Amino acid sequence: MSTISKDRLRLWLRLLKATRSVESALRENLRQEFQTTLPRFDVMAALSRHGQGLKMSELSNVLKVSNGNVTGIVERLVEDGHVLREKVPGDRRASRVRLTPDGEAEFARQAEAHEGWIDEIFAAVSPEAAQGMSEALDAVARQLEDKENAQ
Amino acid sequence: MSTISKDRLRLWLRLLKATRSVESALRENLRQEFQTTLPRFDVMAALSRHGQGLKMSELSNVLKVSNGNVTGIVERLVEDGHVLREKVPGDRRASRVRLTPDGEAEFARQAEAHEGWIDEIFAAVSPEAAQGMSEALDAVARQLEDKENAQ
DNA sequence: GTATGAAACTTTAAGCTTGAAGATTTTAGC
DNA sequence: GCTAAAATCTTCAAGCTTAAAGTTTCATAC
Repeated sequence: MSTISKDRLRLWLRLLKATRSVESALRENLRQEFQTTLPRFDVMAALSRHGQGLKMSELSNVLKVSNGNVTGIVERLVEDGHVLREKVPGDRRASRVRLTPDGEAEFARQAEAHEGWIDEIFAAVSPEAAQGMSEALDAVARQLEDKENAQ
Repeated sequence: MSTISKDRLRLWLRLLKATRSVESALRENLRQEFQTTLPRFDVMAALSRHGQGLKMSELSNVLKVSNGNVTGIVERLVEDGHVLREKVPGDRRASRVRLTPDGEAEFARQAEAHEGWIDEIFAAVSPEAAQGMSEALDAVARQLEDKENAQ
């Protein structure tokens, strides 16, 4: 294989390593400061951006995870009282999931801390580097979308 | 919070999304073409880079995952015949893990395909964008290392 | 040499994740 | 209306992941 393909491989490995490190730091912070997990946070973040709630299938679409996965996480969030399930009028298969007032309040605290953590971690990234990274990520995302749609 | 911190948050969310998409594509390819998983591939890649083998603790260090995690994955790779465990002379607690000849051959095939997949996915990333991304990732990694060491 | 603590590893409990199979309900074609 | 296909969701089996607790072995200090 060519040198350029080795470079791409190296870039991917660095990308992977950095992302995992950030995720790992967030995971630990969420656990220690809020006794919660990254998947729970992700679900609540999605619901927070959609105040009117999301159906299970919409949720798994937004988060890019499997259907069965969301079932379990929402189940636990309901037990915690952070989330509730409503019936969807006119479709007895579906259910809509929303944050409870309690869940909104809790998520607001978590989101603020989360933004602070990210701010610190990315503080040393220059605007130029951020710009380059954005472009690169776009190119990658586009490539994968195209392939997805081609299937 | 400031605009700049929102920008950083946005950058992180894009980074996360792109990484997950790539991982998801790799996972699917590995499953369909080699009936294996990403964690197994990661372990074999680490062992391939260290021909003389790695101790369990070294392996979990390199991969940045927990000890118990590696135990399970190696167990399954041993069952597959791709990996073997040797005794470490002079230390009856430790064991050294290595690829079998069979494992080396299998990994060679997987690695070649893997490089091709990455090559495609990252094809549209310009050298400038790649450069910017590298810098950004370095900055992030450094920040996290510093914090790690400060604890 | 013996106790104490550290190191290497495994086990366990809980939760996350996926793909596939199953149950129920809705939609569309006839 | 009836049937077949599709959609929505849950359940299941297998595997991944972590933190914490446990086991065995080694190193150190006395």
